[in-house]
Amino acid sequence: MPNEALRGVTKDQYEVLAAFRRELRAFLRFSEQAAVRVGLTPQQHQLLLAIKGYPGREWATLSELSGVLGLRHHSVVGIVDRSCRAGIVQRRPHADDHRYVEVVLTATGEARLEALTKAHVDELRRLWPTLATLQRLH
Amino acid sequence: MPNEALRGVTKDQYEVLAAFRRELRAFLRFSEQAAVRVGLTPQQHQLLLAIKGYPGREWATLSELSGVLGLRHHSVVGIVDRSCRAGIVQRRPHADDHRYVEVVLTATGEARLEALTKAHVDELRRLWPTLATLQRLH
DNA sequence: ACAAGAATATCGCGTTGCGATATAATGCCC
DNA sequence: GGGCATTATATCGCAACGCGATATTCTTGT
Repeated sequence: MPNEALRGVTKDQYEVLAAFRRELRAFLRFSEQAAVRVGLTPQQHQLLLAIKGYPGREWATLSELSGVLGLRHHSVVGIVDRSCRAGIVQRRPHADDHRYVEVVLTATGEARLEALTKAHVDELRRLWPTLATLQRLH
Repeated sequence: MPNEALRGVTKDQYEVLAAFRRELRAFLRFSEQAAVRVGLTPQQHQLLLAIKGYPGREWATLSELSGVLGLRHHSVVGIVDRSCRAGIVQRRPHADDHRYVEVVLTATGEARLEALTKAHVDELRRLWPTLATLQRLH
């Protein structure tokens, strides 16, 4: 049973991978600029998306967000604080268990995220062909 | 002619996008840790990949790297400096035009990048199904 | 009553890349 | 040959970001 990992890496694979990373950087740059353009920091944008895109729900707790965003708990607290002050999210006590806090979008948060998301969907459609070259890695 | 951008964003699209970003963060974390594990900074890894994956070549100039990496010229100078000191790349004068400097990998640079790249190819193969859900955006 | 989990809070720190700015070396073109 | 653009090098302080460490409060479950 020949181990794939022992084979050398082809020039083509290097090029595919490099192109992928380049495209990734371009996408992330686009995303950051798009966020700033609607008056959000990139972090706030990711917060809104993580909440609104939470599977099956429209809210999330701080711990859940910490997991999804890959940040420490108290880093998320700071981001949520600033986002509350910016009026794009709200804290809301969990009905049953008062240890939890539910974070939800406000109307203006929804509006800004929707605009951003439209732009991102367009950009990702544009980007998809390039991203799909990753299949060349088999 | 109905404009797509005027339609609302569906919950499904939010979820797809959020999952994509989450996967992206996970991949970038994986990549950073993999780089550190072989004794490179994430920046050095990206430098090596950008050079070795440069279309049709095995070297690149500082300006080219600045373009590919999306960094300012003098930021790249710093990264290349540290990478030279780390023994993973070398500066080499361009044959014709001495304004240019060609940056190439050393043997140890090659070795480390190859190990890293194998890990990344595996990880991306593992990741591909999730990434491919982006097609749901049509 | 007590342990565990969740959120809040505060401190300084390290990394990263930038803007601004200057200098030097080289090649191009009139 | 002289001016000009391009490329690379160099140095400065700065701002953003998230972390580690640490402590406190509130709630739940047993």
